[in-house]
Amino acid sequence: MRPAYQRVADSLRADIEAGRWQPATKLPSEHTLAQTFEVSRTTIRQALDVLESANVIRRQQGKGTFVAAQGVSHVLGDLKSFTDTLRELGKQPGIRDVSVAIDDDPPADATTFLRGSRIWCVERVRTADGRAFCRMQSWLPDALAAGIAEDELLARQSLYALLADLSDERPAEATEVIRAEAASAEDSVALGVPKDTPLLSIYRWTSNHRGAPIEFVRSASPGDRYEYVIRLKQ
Amino acid sequence: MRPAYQRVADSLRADIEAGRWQPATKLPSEHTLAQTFEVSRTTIRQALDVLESANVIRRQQGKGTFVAAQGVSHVLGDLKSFTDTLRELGKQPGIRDVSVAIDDDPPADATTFLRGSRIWCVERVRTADGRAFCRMQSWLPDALAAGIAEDELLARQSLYALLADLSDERPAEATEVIRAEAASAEDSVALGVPKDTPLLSIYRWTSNHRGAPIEFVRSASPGDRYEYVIRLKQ
DNA sequence: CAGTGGTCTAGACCACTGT
DNA sequence: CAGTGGTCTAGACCACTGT
Repeated sequence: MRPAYQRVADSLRADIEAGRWQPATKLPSEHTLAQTFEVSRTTIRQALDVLESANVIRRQQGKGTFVAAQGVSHVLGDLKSFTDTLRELGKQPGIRDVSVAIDDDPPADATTFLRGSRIWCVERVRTADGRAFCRMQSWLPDALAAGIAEDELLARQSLYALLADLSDERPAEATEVIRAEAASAEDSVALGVPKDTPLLSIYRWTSNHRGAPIEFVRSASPGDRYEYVIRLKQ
Repeated sequence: MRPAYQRVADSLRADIEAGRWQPATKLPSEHTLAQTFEVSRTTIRQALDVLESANVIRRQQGKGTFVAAQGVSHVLGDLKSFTDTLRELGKQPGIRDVSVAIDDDPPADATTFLRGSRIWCVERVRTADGRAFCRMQSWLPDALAAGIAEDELLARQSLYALLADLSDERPAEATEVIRAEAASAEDSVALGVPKDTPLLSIYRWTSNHRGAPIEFVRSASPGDRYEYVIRLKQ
């Protein structure tokens, strides 16, 4: 039996995600929700805490609780896979249009980083609740890519998990560069958006604990479907 | 009067940061802490929630609450000003189109974060080697903004440096959200780019060491003139 | 088994908002 | 003023851990 506050949070989240409550809509007050769900106000507040930290709602003292603008956020802080991040946000992660192939003409950054070996490209389109939100291209060295089968990627969804099994390679260090770009013709087909739509593109160079390259990645997402969150501390 | 749970959290945090409790040390149980601080267990749990989400402690059901490793893993990047960042890149930082005024209709995020007081907006366009690359809008609470004069901002260039002098307010914590957006009409005038050009927009919520809000900022830069670099380590 | 954190109740009063 | 979310109390029982 799941705790009551989680069932309340799930129920509210489902209503919001199904569009029964639109962004900026005011939710019923905590007292009203307590009566509706037949639990104490404390339990309602626990449920709302969950939704607030997932950026599903926003609370304003004296005014009320409102449905937040929706979007997927990537919370930085460790080297988490997209799959993990999405699950934490309560979205159903999916994947489609997988291809694994030798890339005879990889981008210059990939060639430089992966140093000479034959280069493979793993391409995937990531979905959240069935909707495309990220075109992901990973360039890998020959040694790592050889064991990757397309159907496994579809089933497993996490490239990092697969690499860990295949070769004991774990990402230990990465540099990311974030840019705003206009969608190319290929991007627009993969993501189903008009050409030149603003995309948030993240380029990532990932190495193992010995500093050897694991992959060079480009992830491109439409600006209205993805945002990137960073917490900084001095 | 600050709420009791915040005072408890501050007290525990101070003990940990002063090294009186080393990493991996087990804290007194919640029941014991409630007696020590003479508050209810609920209030202790609120305080521990704060410290847990700040990664200061970790809780394990059935075992106890432990001081977290104070390592690098969650401290990613630092709170550097644009001026510092540009200088490191060997560009000549500049500033133009400064305005400081009360904002009667600030964005909802600013209102929520700065909580109620009259809100000021400091707007600037940042240049690198004379070329506009960033439109920066900072929303500040009344108490902080009152002392800011436009000519000082032009001369000093760093809002953080100015705030530190005026009020001893230093940024200690921030959350950033990065999005790709299409340039609005105002953006296109400020930056000299066509409307709907892809912009990299960074929203930042900055607090001092007591968690009080200092500013909410939006920085918007054309995708071809700015990129954001992050180094991650596990 | 005792001790821990996790969940939950049924209240109370406070701070803030808008009428 | 009424209505909202924010804080707080003093309990209770549950789930998990280690002896």
